[in-house]
Amino acid sequence: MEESELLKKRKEKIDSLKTEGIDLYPNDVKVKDTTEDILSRFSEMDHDQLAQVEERFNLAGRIMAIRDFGKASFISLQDRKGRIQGYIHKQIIGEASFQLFKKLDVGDIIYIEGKIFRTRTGELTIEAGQLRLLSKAIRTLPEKWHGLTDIETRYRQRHLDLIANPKVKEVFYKRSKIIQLVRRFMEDRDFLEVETPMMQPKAGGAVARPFKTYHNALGMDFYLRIAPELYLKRLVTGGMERVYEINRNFRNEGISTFHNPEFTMMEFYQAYATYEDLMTMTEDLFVFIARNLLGGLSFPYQGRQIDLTPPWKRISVKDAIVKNCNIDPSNLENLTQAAACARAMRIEIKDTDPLGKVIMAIFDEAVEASLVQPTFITHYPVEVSPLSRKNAVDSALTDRFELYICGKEIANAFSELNDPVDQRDRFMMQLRDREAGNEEAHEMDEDYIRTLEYAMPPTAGEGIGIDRLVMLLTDSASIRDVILFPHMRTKEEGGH
RNA sequence: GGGCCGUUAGCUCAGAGGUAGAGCAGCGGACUUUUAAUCCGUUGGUCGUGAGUUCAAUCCUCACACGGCCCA
Repeated sequence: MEESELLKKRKEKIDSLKTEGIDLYPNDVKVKDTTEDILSRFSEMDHDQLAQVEERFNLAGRIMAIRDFGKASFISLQDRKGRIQGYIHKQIIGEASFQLFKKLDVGDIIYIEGKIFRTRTGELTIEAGQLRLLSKAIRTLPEKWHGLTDIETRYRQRHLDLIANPKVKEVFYKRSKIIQLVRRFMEDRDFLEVETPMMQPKAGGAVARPFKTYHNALGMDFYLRIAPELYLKRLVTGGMERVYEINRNFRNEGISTFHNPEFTMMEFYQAYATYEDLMTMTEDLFVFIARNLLGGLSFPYQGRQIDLTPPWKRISVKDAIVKNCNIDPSNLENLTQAAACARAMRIEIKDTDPLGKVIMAIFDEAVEASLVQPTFITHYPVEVSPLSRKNAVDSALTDRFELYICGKEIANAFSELNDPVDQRDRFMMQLRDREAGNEEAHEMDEDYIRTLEYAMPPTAGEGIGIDRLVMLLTDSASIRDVILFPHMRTKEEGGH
């Protein structure tokens, strides 16, 4: 490959540094301070007060800008916490270090040591008494003013995105904080964090297409999990009455602004609770996170104001359809009328679709997008809920809810089906669906039924999409903005 | 899978059927408190890939690749 002029020049410079005996990649430096500590400690002090400060500081980071004045230079130094200005003066730092500095580039990682002062224009600045090169950049950084905006490059070379766009780092700090808060909340309620298999002989616990892989030593196929659900309920059966897992799920489906093939889910199970208990708990959890992360319950998402103040609206699937479509509830009571309604709305319905599926198709089309403020949609049809307990009053429905915010599903929960006989019937129902051509239908899982036969306590469980939650709380338009390395097609050039 | 849009220097972007432009970065020079420092000079391109139309294509047409948004 033909090298760019820029790369050649940079390599020549590196060779000349090497012949001078300068180590381009030393690793013996220790760093005491961060930009954030220094800036926050001295932000209130003026020039004269700072002149009294004897303390010396040392820090390391990436050179983000150089403003050169011949015998003196200003640099912008970026570490994990932020940026601070450095002042490099020939007479202060000495001839040798100054000559080294002259050969440095934007993008290099350096160490500086020195005292603090405030410049004529009022900026807190470290006056470098010592300077060391810690790591030499061969390639140039994106432009200082516009930064890196090309979306493809941002995702493919996330390191550049993180260097050039400070707000990106903030999003991932928040993501980390959110997950910490989830853990703290669950721990406070005596939930035990566990890890269950990512590779499963059967991909159960959700309705989705799995990725397939192969284990050489065992000589068998495995599937990357689409959900941890069935394993977590095995643990509840085993006496772990409150468990949760925060981990990746893999679903072999399309990619969009709300779908990544691997995504992070928090699933938890609580014995002796119902789906109604979980609605309250979900409100509590979201309130806890929002208060600690944002300091309040109201925040903007993509131009709309979202308010998490409980109690959130609760409405059944059917009531929501009736309200949104202004149709007679009796239309949702039998397949012929419901299918006619759906077709009138230009929704595609298969002749083999049962009533519950038709109802959900109408819901997805007519209701989903309108659910902007947090809303619990309850009482899902039994045909689309193979692992949920039937409603005591209407056996066509289940004790289940999904939480919608901004038109998107954020959480899914139900009172768990713990009757092994009923569970077998549900799996049979799914098998018929699979025979009708639905590749996503749930498989028969004899091992799981066997577990239920040992008696699982009455339990409620929930899954919360962590990526979508992070999107919401960071006002991110795309799931790729909250996943560090979103999947993309590999390209021949430029690696990745 | 379908529709629309994009791909030009390391980065951010202009551009027009007739030898390719700017700013930043780079290189050379001036400058001891700058803030996208400034000033003078200057290097850098298979215009995503491949075909077609044309005297001539980076521009028009088609296909493909990668990406984005919307829809399923």
